[in-house]
Amino acid sequence: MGTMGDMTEPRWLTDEEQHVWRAYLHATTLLEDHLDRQLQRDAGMPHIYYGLLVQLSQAPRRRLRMTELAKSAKITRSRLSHAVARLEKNGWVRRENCPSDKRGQFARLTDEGTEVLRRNAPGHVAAVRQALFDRLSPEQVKQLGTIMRVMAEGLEPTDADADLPWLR
Amino acid sequence: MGTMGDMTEPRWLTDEEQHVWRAYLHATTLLEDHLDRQLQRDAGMPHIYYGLLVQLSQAPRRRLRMTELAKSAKITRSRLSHAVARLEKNGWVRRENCPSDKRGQFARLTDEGTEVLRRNAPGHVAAVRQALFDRLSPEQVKQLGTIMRVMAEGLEPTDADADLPWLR
DNA sequence: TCGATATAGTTCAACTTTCAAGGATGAGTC
DNA sequence: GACTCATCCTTGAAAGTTGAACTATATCGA
Repeated sequence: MGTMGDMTEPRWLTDEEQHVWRAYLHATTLLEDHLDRQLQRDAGMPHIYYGLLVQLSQAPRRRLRMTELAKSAKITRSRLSHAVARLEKNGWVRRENCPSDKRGQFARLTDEGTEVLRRNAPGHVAAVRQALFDRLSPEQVKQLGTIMRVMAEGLEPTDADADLPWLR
Repeated sequence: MGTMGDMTEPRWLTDEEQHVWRAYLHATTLLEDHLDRQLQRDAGMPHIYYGLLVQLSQAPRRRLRMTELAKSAKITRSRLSHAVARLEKNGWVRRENCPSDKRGQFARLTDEGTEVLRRNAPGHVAAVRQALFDRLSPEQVKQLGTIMRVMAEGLEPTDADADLPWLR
């Protein structure tokens, strides 16, 4: 239980760490904003919603259980419920009952949703390329991949977290 | 006008690029969620609000014009207005008129706000350290800094954007 | 079979963000 | 000064997110 509350002087960030941290916050928010605007403008939905459609498009039979989809998009089930309701209104997703588990729901990508994805994928890829991959050397792309995987490892929900419902 | 609409086959992402892109999305959302929860729990505000207080704490006389603050936090003025209203309710920020420009407002960090920051800085730094800097080699920290700066360069609002109000 | 507990998903209320106006002041030009 | 246009910030409504409460179904063990 000692994550806080000890009186030892914390290890502050070095100057370099501070600069890197600011650069990180700056770059990641710029990119997220950029992609959000690009997709909102061209596809009529924010980046995260687009991500949901992508997940569905890659799933067998273009459908996933709500909980699966929530996990792979790393959002809460609550948020997903709202999001799917909206996408359903757009006609891009449809809910289906799960025969084997009466509590369950599938979210299925409709043909219309598939079409939206097909139309917007090129623009989205172009945006990601232009912002990221076309600006980094192959070396740097590798480095970025490694670094991101290290970060994720440290943040991955562990089994311990499963006992802590308030973490989700 | 030619950002889209040409019929040439887009350059899709290579396998490696796809993996890196997913790792990026995964890691950055995990980290943002983690910091949001940590600060919401300990300080009673989300990460971005905490960032506003930090900016103010580092400004001369612990105050900034609204537009300056919005720029440095990279959020819209509208969003900032709402956010400051909330922080004002908490007693952590106070608005002050600008004598030299009657349209202007300062947001000033109150003593109470300073105290909240003092109390929560150690926990926040620890979270950032634990998630990032303590897991990366010095080499990787440098690489991350370089990569993030390259990204930001490509996304930085240019003079051209100034003509496009819908970009903000 | 019953009861306890866990899981799937939704809903509600509070809060936050976005988008489109809008009111006020400043700056440039005639 | 008066006109026009830009800038500063706020507002209100709609949309999105969060966290907790809730319904329904499933699962496990006695």
